[in-house]
Amino acid sequence: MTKKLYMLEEQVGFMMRLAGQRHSGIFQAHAPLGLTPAQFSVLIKVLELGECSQNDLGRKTAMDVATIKGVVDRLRARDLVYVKPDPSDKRRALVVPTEGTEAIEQDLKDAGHQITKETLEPLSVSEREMFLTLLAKIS
Amino acid sequence: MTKKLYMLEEQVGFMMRLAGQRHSGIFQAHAPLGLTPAQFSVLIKVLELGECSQNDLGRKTAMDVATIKGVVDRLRARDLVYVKPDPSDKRRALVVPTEGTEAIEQDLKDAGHQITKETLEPLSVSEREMFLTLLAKIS
DNA sequence: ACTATAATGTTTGTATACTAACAAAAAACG
DNA sequence: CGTTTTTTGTTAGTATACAAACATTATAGT
Repeated sequence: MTKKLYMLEEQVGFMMRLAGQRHSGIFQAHAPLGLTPAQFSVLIKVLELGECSQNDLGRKTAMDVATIKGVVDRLRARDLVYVKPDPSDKRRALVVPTEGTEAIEQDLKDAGHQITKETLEPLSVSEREMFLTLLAKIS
Repeated sequence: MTKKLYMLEEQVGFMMRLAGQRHSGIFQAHAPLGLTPAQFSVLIKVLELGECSQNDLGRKTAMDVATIKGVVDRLRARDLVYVKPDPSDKRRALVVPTEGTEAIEQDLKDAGHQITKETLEPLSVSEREMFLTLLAKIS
């Protein structure tokens, strides 16, 4: 039996990192206000949900508690969200989108669609569907 | 015409991040010495190439110059690689695997195969092939 | 040979991403 | 009612990841 080789370039993890790098470049080229993917996700979510707690936002965007804190802090520093106390829970602070954020909601979503479209550009329509299906399975 | 919705959970970037998180968990469960994916990649590459410059290593593992520097520094601190001057180029320092690293080469590769296998476990054999093919296309 | 350009490695700064440990408050439960 | 467990949000520490600016050294082109 021949010895099994290990080709770094053929491993899923490595390839996913490469695809992520390409996507990241596309993202940067289209994201309004120079938003990062994490910041973008949080804004989209808070626009969708309205007021919600920081940790809740973290769960919905698949971010760690420590990670979401930094993201929300930076969004607050840029006046894209603000925070107000939750009357029914003294621990919580509700995260709310600002008017400025609500004003660019459509821009954000348009950019998001464009980013996804460009990322999947190398694939045919049926390949895109297949790719997303398989990607969902390994998530 | 109906308004086009934006579903964060259906965007490629978001889904790739989720898949990356799952893969990361699998990686941590199997990587020898608690190596990170970046450190693992660099060790595999330097074992494959033998002596090579830091920047070269970065290109081969798809890492930024600033990123590869940190990774190599940490590998040096852990005695997994060492560095020696390049006689033909005073700018360069050649990165070389230590004996300890050479001793665990097969362990590293076995772990790598296991990590890839487990990550792709939810897919059938033909789906795995298809997924990797599509992933390569969007890299 | 000289000069413009490129490559190597470093440093600084910002932004994820996650672990671990912690305090305060709420919820669950006997 | 009181205790145990959870939940929420912080803080500290480590490790990518990349942009930008820099000094040193090579290389290319004239």
